[in-house]
Amino acid sequence: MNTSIVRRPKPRATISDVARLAGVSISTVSRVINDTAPVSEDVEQRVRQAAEMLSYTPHAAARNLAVRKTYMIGLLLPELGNNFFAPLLRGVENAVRPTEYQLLVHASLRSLEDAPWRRSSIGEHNADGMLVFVNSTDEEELLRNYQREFPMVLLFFSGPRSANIPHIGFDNASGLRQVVEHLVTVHGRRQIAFLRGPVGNFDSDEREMAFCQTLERLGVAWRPELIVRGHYTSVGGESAIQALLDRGIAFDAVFTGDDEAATGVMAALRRANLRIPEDVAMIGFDDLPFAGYLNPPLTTIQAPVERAGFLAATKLLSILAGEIPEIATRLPVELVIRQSCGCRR
Amino acid sequence: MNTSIVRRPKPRATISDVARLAGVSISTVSRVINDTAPVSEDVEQRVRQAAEMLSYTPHAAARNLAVRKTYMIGLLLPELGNNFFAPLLRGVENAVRPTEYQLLVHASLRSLEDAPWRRSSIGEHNADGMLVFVNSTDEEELLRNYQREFPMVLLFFSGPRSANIPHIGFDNASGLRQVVEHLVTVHGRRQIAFLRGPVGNFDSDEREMAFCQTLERLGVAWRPELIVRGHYTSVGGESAIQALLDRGIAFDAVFTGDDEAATGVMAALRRANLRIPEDVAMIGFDDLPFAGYLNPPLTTIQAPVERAGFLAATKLLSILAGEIPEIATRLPVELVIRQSCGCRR
DNA sequence: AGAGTTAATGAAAGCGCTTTCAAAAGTATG
DNA sequence: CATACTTTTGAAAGCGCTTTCATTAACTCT
Repeated sequence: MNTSIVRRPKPRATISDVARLAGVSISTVSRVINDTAPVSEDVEQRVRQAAEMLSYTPHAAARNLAVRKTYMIGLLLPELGNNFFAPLLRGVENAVRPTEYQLLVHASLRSLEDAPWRRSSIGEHNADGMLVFVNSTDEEELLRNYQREFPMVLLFFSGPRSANIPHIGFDNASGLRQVVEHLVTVHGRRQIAFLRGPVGNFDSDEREMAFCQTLERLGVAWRPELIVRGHYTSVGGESAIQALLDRGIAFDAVFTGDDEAATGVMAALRRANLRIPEDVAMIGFDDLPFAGYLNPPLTTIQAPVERAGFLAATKLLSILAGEIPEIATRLPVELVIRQSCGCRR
Repeated sequence: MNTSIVRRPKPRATISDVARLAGVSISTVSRVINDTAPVSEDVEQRVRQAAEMLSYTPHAAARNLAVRKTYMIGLLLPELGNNFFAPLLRGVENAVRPTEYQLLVHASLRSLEDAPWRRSSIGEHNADGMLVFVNSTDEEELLRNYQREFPMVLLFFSGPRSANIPHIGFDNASGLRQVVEHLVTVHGRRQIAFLRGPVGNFDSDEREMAFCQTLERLGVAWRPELIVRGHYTSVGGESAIQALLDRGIAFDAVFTGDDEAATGVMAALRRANLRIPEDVAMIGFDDLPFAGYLNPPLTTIQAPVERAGFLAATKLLSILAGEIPEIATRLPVELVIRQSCGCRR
């Protein structure tokens, strides 16, 4: 194997090369490239031609250094596993594309061995602002960046109380209200299992609270043993429900924190010979693309993930443009009724 | 609304600030930060302390400019819609994380209004190398970058014949062979509809070829009207099959280019009161997470998407390290037999 | 025709860092 | 104690660009 023969790509044309070829100064080249000052007709032509011939493209780092901007937006995520991610990123991209900014994605299962100054590079240096997904960083760093007035928008959590950082999330309370009311009022279920996400997940916490409150409001007692922890994954859902089944805890409905977990729950229930929705009704969250194709088609809360991504990026862009946006945005969610809850077509 | 009061974040500490505070020169600071030359014990201490106090972090653009490297890997994708994307990106990230590189994601439904020098910035300037997803750019640009010896790895296509750029893809031929043989040999199907992806999609073209060849080898005539075009989406699959149905073209099996389309096909078949697999057997491609939870569970080709992402990134990193990797890598795929093909548990 | 403007251009500084080169300080050697 | 090395440090150049400021050229008016 041919190790470490460092083969640098051919040197690129610089602004000086263009200037020389066009017979002008580099200032002039800069001006025609950026259209920052009037330049005479023929000089402009010459410069453009020279640039074309050398297939010149400005060197980003140099430009960034000079203007003290990176034209980059950081996107900080925990691991990129879930299906949530595709529509979210799509939304972000759609907002960013028409601008001069680019997207720097950073999945941050932060390795602790990293040098401290390397770890958070995205937040502090390689970007002009950043979009922070829930659970992708700690409060301390968030606070540090906040104090430096580093532009940020938070996704699906609101950040430290003391900070007041703009954020975007779903209206979890309303969603839960819809779910619980539907299950209790329409289908008469009273023993609803709630398969929540991991501890510390902001949305999950909110939902759990709303779950219990709505139940109480409807005069149904909620039982702690029916609130179980999953992983927002298929196997997570499967094993959580299996555990409930094994412990002999009765329930007549299950609400899962996301659709992916719902597939696992379905598998577990089927294995236990429980019919959906007759024996146990099911409702999911997210309305992922396949939800309607499950068996039975999954009733679920539709959450506008792509829109959330789009709005978050838009918000950040507006901050970068010097505007002062609203701090909190809650996106409405809506119950999509299919058949897993017991409704007929 | 408070428009365009440009509020720059507070100025950060620079290397000179640290140097001043520590009472040394900036060269020395640079040396301790990067550990590029021996520095006496106490000076090192002083510098580290000063850096800590000012919470100094080097400015990436400046460093990049000086070392003529961006430490960034570009990832060029078409739109980020599909579910394919999450595992792919996960693989890429896993390969990139332990290194000093970062990931610059660029979804390139290139808008034609962009200035020509802006359009391709990722390829030429903001990254040290790039991962190019199929259909995310045109041959011309690929060739330009190739001639400049810009490090690239192609994902799921092999690029222009003349270029010889390293690439990673699936072993489509083998996959198709498995599918067709299974359908023909095990289940005796002879009228297999092939729902392929968009025209110009490299994988789709390869698969179509293998599809026809295998059929011929098995002595089954293939009919052009059974090869239909979809979109790698659920609705795309649905309408394609619906069209077949409407035109009264008979088939006893359908192979879809991906699992997402398969969900649509299932819907269309069900609507036509055709039973799966009795009336028409089905096989998908990709083995997306939900495939096993469809009704009936989908027999499909499992493609190691995450691994492909990981390997592609690894390959690019090795190029950046000066090694010369293999040009072509084909990842094996495997038929996962569930029930939509007609097999029993 | 000369003074006063205006438009187009270039020279040069500076963005924050790395890195080469030389100087200074310390150590070993004859 | 002078000489020859080492080791540690600083000065300064340069990476490729933007931008300010000064200069020159070209007009416009009286």
